[in-house]
Formats: sequence, structure tokens, C-alpha cells
Amino acid sequence: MSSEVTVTLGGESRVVPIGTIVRDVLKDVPSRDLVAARVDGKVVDLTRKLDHDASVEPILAESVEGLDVIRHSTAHLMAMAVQSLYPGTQVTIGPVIEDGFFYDFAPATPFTLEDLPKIEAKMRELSKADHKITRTEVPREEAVQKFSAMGEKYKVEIINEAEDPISIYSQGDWMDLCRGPHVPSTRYLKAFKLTSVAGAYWRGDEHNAMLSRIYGTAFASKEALEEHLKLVELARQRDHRKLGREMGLYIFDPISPGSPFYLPKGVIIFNALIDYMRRMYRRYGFDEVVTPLIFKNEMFNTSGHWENFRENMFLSPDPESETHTVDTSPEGWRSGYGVKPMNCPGHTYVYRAEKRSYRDLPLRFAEFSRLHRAERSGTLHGLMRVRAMSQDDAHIFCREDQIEDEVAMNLEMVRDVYGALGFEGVEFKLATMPDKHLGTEQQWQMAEAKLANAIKRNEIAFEINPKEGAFYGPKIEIYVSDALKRKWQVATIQLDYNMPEGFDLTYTNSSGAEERPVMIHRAILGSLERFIGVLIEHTGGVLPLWLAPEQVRVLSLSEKVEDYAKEVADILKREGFRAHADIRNEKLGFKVREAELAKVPYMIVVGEREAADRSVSLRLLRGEKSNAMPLTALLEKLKQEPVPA
RNA sequence: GCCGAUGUAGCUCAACGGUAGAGCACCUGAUUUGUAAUCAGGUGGUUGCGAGUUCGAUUCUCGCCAUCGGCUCCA
Repeated sequence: MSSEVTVTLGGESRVVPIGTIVRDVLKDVPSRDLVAARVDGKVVDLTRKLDHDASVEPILAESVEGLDVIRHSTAHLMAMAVQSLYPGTQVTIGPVIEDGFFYDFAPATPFTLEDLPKIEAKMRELSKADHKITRTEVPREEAVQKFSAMGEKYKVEIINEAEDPISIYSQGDWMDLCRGPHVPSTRYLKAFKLTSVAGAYWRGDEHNAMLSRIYGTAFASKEALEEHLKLVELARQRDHRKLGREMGLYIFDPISPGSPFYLPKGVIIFNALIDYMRRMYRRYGFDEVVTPLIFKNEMFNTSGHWENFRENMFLSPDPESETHTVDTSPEGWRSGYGVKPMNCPGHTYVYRAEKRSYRDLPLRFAEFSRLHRAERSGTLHGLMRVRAMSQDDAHIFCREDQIEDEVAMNLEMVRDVYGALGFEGVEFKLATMPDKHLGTEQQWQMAEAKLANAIKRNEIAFEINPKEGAFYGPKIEIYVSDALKRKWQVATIQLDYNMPEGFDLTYTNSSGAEERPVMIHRAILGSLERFIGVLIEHTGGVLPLWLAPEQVRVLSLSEKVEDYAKEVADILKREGFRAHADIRNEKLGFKVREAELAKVPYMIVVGEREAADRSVSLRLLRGEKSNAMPLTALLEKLKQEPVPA
């Protein structure tokens, strides 16, 4: 064995003694920027010894990988601080997440917000102490012994399942089981902030113990941290719950938790989206239907909802029953009614309304009815997770050989709609066979392949979401993010072989035999509630003209032009625009301010000059533009504003 | 549902064991206004609901409801 290794760095090779540590071959990089290194493509500690020929690249603090290392090390620093402040607290896991990190602890009593400043102060102290961070690899038994002796039963559980080698990172008198890598010493960690506390189940399973989680974030510099905190604050300003109230779109009231009350202005957005989807439906060949809201539970038993979804359903006794009670037992479907949480089972009755031929297919039934789901109270979140919602829901009944085309067509719709509404960063996932599933593995593979092909036909990038399909079939999930970067699923396209079976749906094929259609569940906007929430946050409430609740506000300068202001508003209304005249006895600046806050896209100022020659002075939202024009020119301009589909 | 926090006027927030206060909004009056707040006066609260401790509770304790941040679940 040679006593030297060849190191390739920045395209140049050189020979160093075997066992040289990575940091020494990166001597030219300023130490405060250097947090880790990439050796043969793998991120490792700077103290890693080189034992074979390798390519080496520095990882700087500001890089994506560098930031991850810093955050991971900061999570460790926090754990060290916590265990020094609260002896007896067990550690579990502390990963890096988008924009920060968290660490889950098992403390004697859960942490509260008040603990955070104390922990932060301790972290700063430990950071200043400049504890060197060192990695050691130990045999599994030794690791188990060590952590057992410390009473760290969660760590022992992890060690027993971890892959070799088992590595331990130490800083000062504290250590943690960890894969690494980490920064060389705690003094590298100086720009951090603990942000929140939360309960979290061990391994994410609600049957397990509830741990106490602390969230935090860390950056390469204090400036970057400040910048991030500022952005978070700005995002808060765009929260749809805040904007919805300010703009008078919708409210919530404890009298019906999780169910929005749309105010007149909110309904305009709601209906504009539905109108838009109806135009799309005409183009793409969907037929709208309206089915009942309440069904005998018998139907939900057939569809599988009674077994799989009744905990999330609002149930009602049969009003004519003597007991007036709801039987929620597995056999309870034999009596009573349920409020539909989904449209699908109802649509099977529309399908069955006639004898169907292979020539009829595909049949595409769309419905905007309100759906109710008894979501657990802790999950409710503004418009993003509600108990009452409308979806741009549709169920496509088609032949096996039509699946791919149908899915591809719906994906095209997804792209049309999200493109028209200016959404970027839409993510696609293919959710595959879950452990608990109906049908054979072969059927699933075929179904998944059909979905994947349809996605590829649209040249859309997608990820696999393993085992997250519905029990009856795989699905394509489409996600967008809210202002605070939380991802929400909006659109979905799901294959279903189960429900046609359950409701015994058939069509007559070309040779006169009965065959089973396939059902595709799909929604493009998803729930209108969630979509509106996301839309408000994406736009900050500044909606395109066709969606703006109030499109034009005519601001009069004084009483003398009151009549002209009203006349202008009336003309605009007759032309089909949502226009109002603000003839209140207020100064122009005041009216402009209010129109700006209400996010009215067109502000029209009329004074005596305008009234004299029947012109208007236009101001666009955020003071973008301001100029005078004849009234007819304004109408022309308004009519040229884009309307999708 | 679980963990933590919060709940005061329509909204945003103050007070804190001793009979609740501001700004905005709303109403009235004055002002007749040129592109993000004209001035003055006034109305408005069983301090989320229900118990308990106390001479006295908005304040302390408990239960419930709702909301916020997460977990779980999901459009």
C-alpha cells in the first residue's frame, strides 16, 4: 500500500501523505468560509482523513450544502444547550429542513416559547466557547452501551436500525449519534434563531409518545439571518386570512368552525373561478351535473367511504327514525344519512341513469357542489384546510384504452389553468401503490405506467411519492406553495378501478359484451377554498382584472362632479364592469389610499377638468401609471385586459 | 384528536387582584378637497363561555369552545 494519495482539486492534482486531513489540502480557502468539503462527491467533515486517491472540493458557508451543514450543527448546538439546561431530557432526531432545522426532545415537561430565549443564550455561550467538533466511529454494541448508560432510549432505538458505520460527534462534554458532517467547531455557529415550539409524535406516528419539538433557523451570517427574518415577516403580510378580512372577501366564525362565510366580494372571486372552469369544460368536453348533498349511508358503504372515511363525515340520523341517533358502528350504514364528503359515489348514479355503450365513453361529469368533511379540529387552517368546500370536481368514466389520453388531457388543463393564473413552481408527484391496496401488483404497475406516460407526454417533470396512492388506485398530485412556503396539494388526478366494481358499472362493448369502465377522479383547481387562499397569497391580493371583486372605482374630487362620477360608474357598469363611484365627502388622497388598500385595479379620478370634456384621469394600483384619457379610451383599455379561456 | 401558545370594542392592540383604554372603523357636524390618512364631537365592551379561589377576578385555578404554530390527516 502506498503511503501517498493523489488529490485532485480545482482540476489540478497533487500528491499528499496518506492520512492528510481534508482541511490541510484546502489551506488556501479562508477558514471562516470553509465549513465542510466534498470528497469524491460526498459531503464530509474537514477533519476527514484522506486514505485513497480522491477529488476534493471546498464547501463554503454560503452554499446550499454549506448552509445545511451549518443548520445541522446548529441543531446539535441547540441539543447541547437543552441538555445542559434541562438535565434528564432525552434527545431524538434533529434534521435540517427547508429554511432551518428542528430537534425533537423528550423533556420532563414540554418546552414553551418562554424557554427559547434561555436556550438561545446558552447556545451563544457554547458557540463562543469554541468547542471543537470531532467525529469518532464506534462498534454498534459500544454505541448501544454508551447511549443506554446515558438513558437515551430513543437514540438506542436509532442505533439498532442505523447503517454502519455508527459515528458519534462530540463537542465539549456533549455527544450525539450522528451521520454528520458538521462544522469544525461551535464558533462557526453565530447566526441562528429559535422560532417556535410544537408537539410532534415520535416517528410521526400518533400512537407513539408526543415529543417536544423546537424549530430554529441558521445562516452563514447575521445579515443573511436578518434578511430571512424580514422575508418571513413580509410573507406574513400576505397571509390570506389577514388579506381576506382586510379586503372584505370572507370571514370565519366559531359558529361553524372551518367553514368560510364568503362576503359579497369573496363570492365574486368564487364565481369568477367557476365561470372560468365552465368555459374550460365547454372546450374540453365536460358535462356539468348537480347531485344531492345528503345520501343514505348505504351508498357510502358501497363506495368504501363508510369503512374508510366515516370518521371524517357529518352523519345524520334518519329524521323519521324513533331514536334520532346516529349509529357509527361498522354496521351503522344500514340506517341513517351522511353529508357527502366527495362527489364520486353520487356520480356513479348519474352514470347508471342510462345503459351505456362503448361509443358513449368517455363520459365526463363535473360538479361544483359543496362538500363537507369533519376534519380534525387541529388541522383547520383558514381557507387552506376547511370543513366545507367546493371543488372543480369531475369524474371521467372511460375505457381502459382511453385512460392515458384522458389523463394527458387533464394534465394539459392543469397547465392551461395554472399558466393562465400565473402560477410558478407547480410540482407534480406520482403517488404509487400503498401497502394497503386493492387489486394485483401487476394491475398497479400498469396503472402507474399509464399515469407516468401521460405526464411524460406533457413533458412535465415529476417525482415519485412512494406508497402514497389511494387504496383503490395511483394518483397524480399537484402542489403549490403558500406565502410561507408551506406546500398544499391543489389538483389531483386519480385512477379508480374499485368504485366501478362496487357500484357494478358497465358498458356494452363493440361485440355486445358487458365491460367495466374505469373511473378517473380529477380536480384542477382542487378545492376552490384552498385555491382562493393560495391565489390571494401568490398575488398579495392584487388580482387580475377578471378576478378583482371591484374592478374600477371612480373617485370624485368634490360635490360639483358627483353626478359625472356616478354617470361614469354607470356607463362602466352597463359595459359589464364591476365599478363603483366613491362620492364621499373626503379628500382625494384619502380616497386613493382606501382604493389602494382595497386593491382596486383601476382608479378613475374625476374633477371639474374631466367633467368638462368627458374624460377621466386614470391611476392604476400602486400608483403605477397616471394619465388623462377620454372615457371611450378607458373603455377600450378595460376591454383589452386579458381574460383566460 | 395530540403538544404548546393565545382569546379585551367591527379591526389592531393597551391596562392587570380594586367599578376597562387608545388608534382605525362607525355616527354627527364643519371642511369642497387633484393621486396613500382634513378637523372636531359622539356611539360602541356581562374582557370567548362556564365553574372555582377571593371582601373583590378581565387579571389567579380548572373545564369547555375557538384561533395560532406544529404533529397526524388530507383538496
